[in-house]
Formats: sequence, C-alpha cells, structure tokens
Amino acid sequence: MAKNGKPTKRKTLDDVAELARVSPITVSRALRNPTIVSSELRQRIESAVAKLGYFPNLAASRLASSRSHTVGVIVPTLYNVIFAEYLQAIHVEFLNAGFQVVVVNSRYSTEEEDEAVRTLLGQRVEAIIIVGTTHTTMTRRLLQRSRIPVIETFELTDDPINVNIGLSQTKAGYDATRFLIEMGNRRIGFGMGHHDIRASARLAGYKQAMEEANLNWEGLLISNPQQSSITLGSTLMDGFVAVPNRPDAIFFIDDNLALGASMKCRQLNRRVPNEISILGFHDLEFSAYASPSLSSVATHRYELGRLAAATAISMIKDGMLKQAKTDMGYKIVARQSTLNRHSAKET
Amino acid sequence: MAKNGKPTKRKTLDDVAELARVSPITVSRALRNPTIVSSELRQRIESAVAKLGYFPNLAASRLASSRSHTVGVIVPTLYNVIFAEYLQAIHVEFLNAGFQVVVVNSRYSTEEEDEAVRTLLGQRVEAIIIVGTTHTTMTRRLLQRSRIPVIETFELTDDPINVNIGLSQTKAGYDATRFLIEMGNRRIGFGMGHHDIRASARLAGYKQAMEEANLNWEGLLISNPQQSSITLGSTLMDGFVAVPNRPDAIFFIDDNLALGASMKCRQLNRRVPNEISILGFHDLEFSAYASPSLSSVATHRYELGRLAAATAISMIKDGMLKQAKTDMGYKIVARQSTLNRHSAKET
DNA sequence: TCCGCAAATGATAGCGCTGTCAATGGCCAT
DNA sequence: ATGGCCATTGACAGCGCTATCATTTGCGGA
Repeated sequence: MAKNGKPTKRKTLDDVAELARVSPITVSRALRNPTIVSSELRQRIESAVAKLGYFPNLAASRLASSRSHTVGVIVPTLYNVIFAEYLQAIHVEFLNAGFQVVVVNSRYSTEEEDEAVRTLLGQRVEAIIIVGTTHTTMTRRLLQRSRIPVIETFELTDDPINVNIGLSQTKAGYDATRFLIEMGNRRIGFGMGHHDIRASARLAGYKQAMEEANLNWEGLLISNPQQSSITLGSTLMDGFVAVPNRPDAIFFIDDNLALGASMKCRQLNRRVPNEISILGFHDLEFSAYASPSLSSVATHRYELGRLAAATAISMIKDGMLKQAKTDMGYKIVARQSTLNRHSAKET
Repeated sequence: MAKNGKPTKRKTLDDVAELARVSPITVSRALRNPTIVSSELRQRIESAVAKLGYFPNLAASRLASSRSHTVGVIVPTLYNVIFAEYLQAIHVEFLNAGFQVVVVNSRYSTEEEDEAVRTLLGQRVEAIIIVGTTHTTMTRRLLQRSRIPVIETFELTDDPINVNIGLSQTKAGYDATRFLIEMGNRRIGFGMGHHDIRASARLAGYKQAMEEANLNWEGLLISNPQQSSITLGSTLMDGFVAVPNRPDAIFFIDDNLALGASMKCRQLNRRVPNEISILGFHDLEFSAYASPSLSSVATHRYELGRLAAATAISMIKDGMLKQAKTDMGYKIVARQSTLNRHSAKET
C-alpha cells in the first residue's frame, strides 16, 4: 500500500546538488570518480545521497554518455546446465570489468534470436555474445552493421562475424563414434532429444564415422522432439531395447540422456557396459560420480564463457573489431560405462 | 575489422523523419502505435527505417517516457534448475505482456543482493521479483521506497514488502521429517550442502520434528559448504555410512543430493529403501524416473514464477501497491526410495 | 453554406544525466 | 610581488526520444 498520496517525484542529481550546496556536475563526478572531488564536498554529497535515497537514472546516464556499460548474451535455453556454467563465467568476467550483463533466451528459434538481437542493440549494448554461428541473414546483417564486438560461441565457423570461440561439434560427434568403434562395438546407437543445430552436427559426425566404417545405422537412431533430460534418456532407452538386434553401444547427445538411459538399464537388468556401452557428451558434473561412472566427451564451457567475455572486454577497450577463431577442443573421457570389447575378449 | 574509418553515427529518429519527409514525432508514433498513423505515412516511414537500419535508442525512450518496460528478477544462482524453471515461467509471462526481463544473480549474498537492487532500481525497472524474504535493512528500505511492486518468493513471511508468494520451508522440513518418522524410521539423517536460508529453514523444521518425537539427531546431520549437486550427494553418503549406528533414513535438502546418495548406495551395496530410506526435496524432473524412484517433496516452481509475474503485471497496470501473501504449499510424494517399515514388518 | 468535431500531424519543451570548455583559487618559482 | 600551473569546481549545451498541446484537414449536420 502506498504510504501516502504524495507523488514524491524521484530524486535527481539536482536535488542532491541542492542539498549538498554544490553544482550538479560535481555530484556527477563525485559519484563516478570520487577521487577527483575534494573530500569535504564528497562527504557532503555522500550524506545528501544517503539522506535522499538517491540513485542515478541509468537511462539518462546512458543517453548522455552514449555508453551503456552493458553487454548482451543470447543463449538458446536456461534449462541446460551447460549454459548455466557458461553464463556464470561470463557474469564473473564482465561484472569484474564493470559491465552489466543482460541475458536473453532465444528458445532455439532464429526468429526469437533476431528479436533478441534487436532488443540488445536497442539498448546499445557494447558487445554481444551469442551461442551458435547460424543466424538469419537479417540477424547477421544487423550484427555486422552494429559495429560492436560479436562473439559467436560453442560452434566453429569459417566465416565469423567477428570472433568465434567454440569447438567442432561434427568432429566431436565423429571422434566419439570412432571411439566406440575402436572399442569393438558394431551396432552403435545414437540417442538424442530435439534436433538443435549442435546436436544435429554431432549426429552428422556419427553418421560419417559409421559410414566410413561400413556400419549401418538404420534403426539405431532414436530421437524425440523433447528437450534433453534424464527422464528423456530413460524413455529413449526403452526404444533401444525394443530394437530387434539390440545395439551394443549407444552414443547419447548429452550426459543427461546417458544417465537416464543408464538408470533405465539397471531397472531392466541390462548390464552396463557389458551388455551395452553408454557414451555421453559434455562430461557433466555428475558423470564421474554416477554408478557406473559415465564415459563422456568433455567440453570446456566455463573456460569458453570466460574467454568469450575476456575477448569482448579487450575489444571494447581497444575499440577495435578483429576477426578471429579459437578452437577450444574437447576430450573423450573413458570411464566405466564403456567397455573395450577387444581387451574384454582377451581376458 | 572495421570496414572503413567513417564514424557513421547511429541513425536517429530525425534521420528517419527526414528521409520519410515527416516530422520526428510521427515516426515515433508510427513505431510505437502504427494504427494511429495513416497507412501512406506508415509505409514511407517503414521503408525509411529499413533503409537506414534504424532502431530506437531505448535509453532515450526510457528517459523521455519515464517507463522502462523492464522488470528485474533476482535469483541466488543460475546453476540450480529450480530457478531455471521459475525464470522460464517469469520470462514467458512478462514477454507476453511486453516487458523485458533483467536477471541478476546475487550468489546467495545479501550484499550482492543489495547491489543488485540498486542496479535494477537505477534502471527504473517497473517491478522486482526476488527470491527470499530476508534482506539487509538497507535493501528493504530501498525496495519500500521504490514504490514499485516487489514480489518476494519461495519463502513465506508475515511482513512482506508488498506481495509474498511462496511456501513455508520450515513447515515443509517438519512435515518431511514427520513423514519419515511415521514410516517407522528412528535414526533419521539430514544431508545438506551450504546453509542457505531456505535450506536452514528446512533444517529447523527437521530438528523440531525430531525433538518433538524424542529422537536424537546428533551425529546425523551432515553438511558441506559446497553447492548442492549429484556429486555432493555421493560425497555426503560416504559420511553417512561412516556414522556409527547408521541412519535408517535420510532427508536430503534436495533431489540432487538424494540422487547422488542413492547412486552411492548402490555402489556400496546398501539397499535403498530396505537398509536405508532416502527422501529428497523439490521433486525434480528426474526423480520419478530414477532407479529406485525417489520420494520427494514436490514444490511448484513454475507456477510460483508464473503467479509472481502475473501479480506484478497486474500491479503495474493498476499502479497500486497491495500487500498480500500466498502460500503455494508443497506435497510429499512417496515413491520407491522410502519404505514404510511398519507394513514391511507386517508382511 | 457554415460550424463543430474527430482524425491526423506538427511544434515545443523537457526527461536527467555527462562532455566540453571556462572560471576560480591556491601555491610555487622567479 | 608577479606569473604560471595545477587542482577543483562550475556553466552550458545536448544526448534521442516522448508528453502535451496546437494546428490542420475532412466531413456530416444544421
């Protein structure tokens, strides 16, 4: 309930200046860079600020200085812990450098991504960090015209807008599949949720590896338009056990699916990895501690976010747009959920 | 790389107006409310906008209209899926209502929360949704003075700033513990990560229930200053099996811990629920699908976020600050991980 | 035909800050 | 005592929009 009917206008710099008996510009300076104002005035100003409960109108400040001290980050979802780690790193870097971070969620839609870019540019963000390298033509043009640093992440492209930091999703999918093949698996399944761009790239890598090894993947590819989750992994596993001529290994698009599938296997009394090997992706926090521990492809989300933010900061400082591409790589981590069937035979 | 050295000033409304041969104010209107401008001018304006690649400077718009069309949300962390679900609901509601959402992370610190509030108020957000009801005196005063709707969530308080929507964490902890007691457990452990406010409230409820039942909880309380995770659950379980006179049930502060503990039990060959019952909290998405499925206390995060946002929107529209308190409740969901030892004895 | 009214458009004056340059005063070297 | 320099402080204009009121135009009814 409003305490009273007074329209109590918000306090402005001028109110503070009046109370502190100094000019408004001095208040502005005292607030932004206290050291350049004499300590006497500074104290008068500080107490006036406290007394009035003043704080600056950022819109006015941004308009006058044409600096927003804000950067934008576009992620496809907030649900996925991958992006939470990435965002955390970005936040830390930018907050330390005095920037505010606005996060916008594009929900895996290029149209929403386009809108998000417009919103951010309208706010005159000083840099944009975006997940993915595939955008609508319009979005790409907007970003190019914007003349602010744009960091495209998570994937790799030969034609970045400015800076690209990521890993080859296709190659990762290929190598992961090769890993399973070299472990002696023949019928290798592929389990995924909805076909987002990066998941599809990993799928392409899988198909390539399978074809190169003359292995047939028909009937071994199970997907579901839902978002990836432990629950979904459990559901997908139901599908795999129903396949005639069951797979001896499955590559899941991420560790959530892999964990759900592994738990389902136990319910169904299918031994992992003996009867069926399971390989995940991303090496999530729990994977090393699951039972059996999950083999996975480690990606470096935190470092990726950190590097993206650090690069953006240095570009903002220099006022220069450079073009660059950094491959963060990945690493296949073999744990209990995958079995080397060659050595298993030997013993 | 900058394509050329031209300082290419950003396009403004005036540029568009000039190109479209209309007055700036007409452009402003055409952009904000196209229907009130004749279709001829509207088309001229639209093509000028497209040609120039113009889009509005939000800082100027906010300053002039003193409306930000922005709301702020403060959460303690982005890592916890609980808050991701809550944020998702908030985003959906506000975006549909034409508001932008700024999310700030307070990292479980009241100091950072205070800063976050200042940042948001400086942006002249039109409402603030905040997790928790405990703030510094200063923060509370700022929020009260702000004269915008403040929605405190997740907990319940008798003295809300404006609107409070949540559940009694203490009562939930109490009831969960009662549930385990009534199932015939005597030595009931409590496992938690770092002592954030809501976790501590659940702990208080646990202690109360134990004391009322004349049960001793000494030595049965294991915590770790880390953030709750599946991994940490696994670690905590190591602690519980090392306790002399092992617990027959454990209440974990959330389902991540419960799942990690359950997986560890299997590694250690402790049967769940026969040797040890496990109860989690929040009823996360995977809990029903884990093996064994996890008993938990279901909370309603999505609905909570939705309601918080809807309430904020209606308050913004009405321009009225009301005081209200809504108890969202919770629900104990019994699944496989807890055993009713009374019936177990009977059979 | 003229008036009145609604719809469409325009002119003016800020919103609350900061960039820029000017003014002031104290202090030291000469 | 004088000039010059640095450290402080202030005046002024303007950032790019929108609220508000004023003006213009078209059209039906008296």
